[in-house]
Amino acid sequence: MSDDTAHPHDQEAVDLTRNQSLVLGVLQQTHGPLSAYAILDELRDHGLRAPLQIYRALDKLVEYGRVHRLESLNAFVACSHPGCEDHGTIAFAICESCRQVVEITDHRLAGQLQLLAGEAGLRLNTSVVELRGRCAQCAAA
Amino acid sequence: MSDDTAHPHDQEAVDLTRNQSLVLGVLQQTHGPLSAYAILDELRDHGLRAPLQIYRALDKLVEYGRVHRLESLNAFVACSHPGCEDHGTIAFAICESCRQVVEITDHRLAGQLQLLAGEAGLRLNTSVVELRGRCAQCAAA
DNA sequence: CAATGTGATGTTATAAGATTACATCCTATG
DNA sequence: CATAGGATGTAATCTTATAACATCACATTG
Repeated sequence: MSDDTAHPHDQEAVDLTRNQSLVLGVLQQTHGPLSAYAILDELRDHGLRAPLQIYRALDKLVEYGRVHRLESLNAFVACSHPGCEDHGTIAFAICESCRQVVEITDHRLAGQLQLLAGEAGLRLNTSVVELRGRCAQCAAA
Repeated sequence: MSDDTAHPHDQEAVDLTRNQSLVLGVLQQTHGPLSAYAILDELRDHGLRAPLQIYRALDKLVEYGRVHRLESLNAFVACSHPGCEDHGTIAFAICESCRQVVEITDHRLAGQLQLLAGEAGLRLNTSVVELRGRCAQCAAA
């Protein structure tokens, strides 16, 4: 096996296709989660018409680690780490009022989830951790 | 304020309506998560015809703590605690192969999520923690 | 009893999220 | 050139969830 068998997220960067760039661009400009259909609405001017065009781009972007999917919102958000180097995001803090999303990295949590999974008899594959509430600004208002 | 203003989940039990009982019954017999539409299919013989009848029952059952919603599956599962006394389920271990679901209670995790939320500037309301992987049986097979 | 309020129900239609199936196009590589 | 793989375009469909509106059952109270 040579280096070119490495997964994309192991590499410095990945060349995005036109559709992938468009979708990522919309998410980056938005500073918050968007549904696939909301992304589509933003991109009709650029010639995208079908949900599948968005979902295909999102699939790749998630695979590359440039976009995260928020399961509890059925929505997607751009990764907040500039070059998307290995960052180990493991949880999200979501403001239910203003929709701001903060990525959380925490090795202790990661370890604890592994431990809990083991205790529950589960060989952990992926974990979904989404914390929901009100951000400081919204709580103050 | 008198005692009768207490929330249902503070009480010993709640009288379920016909539809709520039917929906809970299906979930309890199934030993695994079901989508609202799968529940509906099971209950057509009993006269239920519309998704909304299921969703309304599910809303109440979730409110009463007798059913949990699994965000990453868009599905629902009966609470595994018999009388549904206060149990503090905070996470779920989900086998992606056989769909078995194990409820997890862990005070340390609860505290850590509170802590992380605080660090992220979030006043925590609810948390979604769903661990996905393969259960021991499925991993062995 | 009549009037009223509240919560549950029934029904139709539709919104929102996601995938299947199939045809086509581009492009690197032999 | 041939062609194989990945990316794209398009239509149709499937799954999940809610809106809108009418009605019913039952308890309270005037």
